[in-house]
Amino acid sequence: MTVHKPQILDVASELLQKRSFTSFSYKDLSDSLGITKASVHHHFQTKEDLLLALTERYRVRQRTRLGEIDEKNARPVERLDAFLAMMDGLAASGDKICPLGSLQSELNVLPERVRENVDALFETAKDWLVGVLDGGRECGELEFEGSPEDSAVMILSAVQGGLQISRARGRENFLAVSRQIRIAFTNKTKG
Amino acid sequence: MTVHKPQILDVASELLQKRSFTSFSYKDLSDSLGITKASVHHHFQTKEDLLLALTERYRVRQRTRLGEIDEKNARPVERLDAFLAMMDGLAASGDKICPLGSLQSELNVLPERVRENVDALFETAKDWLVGVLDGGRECGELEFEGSPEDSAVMILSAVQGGLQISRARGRENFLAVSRQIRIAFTNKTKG
DNA sequence: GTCTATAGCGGGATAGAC
DNA sequence: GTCTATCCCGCTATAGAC
Repeated sequence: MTVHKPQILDVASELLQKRSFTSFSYKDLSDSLGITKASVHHHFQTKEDLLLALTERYRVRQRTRLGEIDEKNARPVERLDAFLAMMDGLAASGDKICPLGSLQSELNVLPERVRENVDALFETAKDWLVGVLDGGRECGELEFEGSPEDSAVMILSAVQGGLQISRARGRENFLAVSRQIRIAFTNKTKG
Repeated sequence: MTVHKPQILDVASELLQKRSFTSFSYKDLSDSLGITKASVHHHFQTKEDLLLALTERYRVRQRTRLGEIDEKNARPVERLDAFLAMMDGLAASGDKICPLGSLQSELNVLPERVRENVDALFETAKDWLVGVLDGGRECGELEFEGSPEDSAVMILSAVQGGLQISRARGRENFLAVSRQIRIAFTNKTKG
């Protein structure tokens, strides 16, 4: 069987979300792919190379997915819901956490260039959320106190932590976080 | 120099919060303590033993600290503030995250008995927060929609994720989370 | 409680044939 | 693109002397 880079990244991504950067090995990859360690090294010489490629693919997919959310949902409140639904997909998986959360929790052991991609992932998510919140407040659909920046950081923190807690204690924990976010940012003056 | 278990646990705790369970070694401990690896093994034969002792000490300290918060602060809103201030101490450290967050993000690679202690840590924190929120709602000092259980999970998620983001991107991120929590749960009908 | 020494394994990584 | 074979290192853990 012949294996290509995207397949290796698929397995690496799963291992990163289920375990952690430090705790998965070339042997884990090669076992799962049905090839040898040496073959994996042929595609990604070092673990840094592998993580660099993986985080760059995360960046591309992040842009794609946020773009799709914007395309399919015109209203800010729908965009926020779509974002939460996307993250709930991870909670529903049962044993995966947010890749960004996995990477950030091991930040001090990551190669520096990987860290830069991790930073960029967070920044992009934050900027997008700030846009959603800003737009929502402007059109009166979302209502919240404090700055959109603070609010975006709050939401991302809750989602990242919520997914970790959900894996440990069950999906209902992420659903609780989701409900609370919706409550906290949804217009209370209905009718 | 003669070293005792608590000192080893101090170093282990620091390494757990700065790095991760998988990525610190007996050599890290022995270097930091000025003794050999074999000497560390004398105190904690296996890494599981070490983590077990560490998480049990976390449980004791958690009870102590939450108890102290209750002693020193009669009002629910003060208790919530004291809790957030305590967690901000980690954000202020610059390179430490919440131990519970570090452990939960590597949950799938932890020995099972350690996982039980991790569960207990979360449950205790949640129960305590539910009590604070319940009491605060009752006396009108805290005001929030949704169940106290959902709210407690939300707060713990935001704190855990917020500390990870803070380490990566700066303390102002945890302060933002802190502000937003205060806003979301504080009585808005002032005067 | 500390040490030296070592076992035994698994990690990342490379060389070179097919 | 895959393989076998191998290097070297660091890890967890143990034995036994002081």
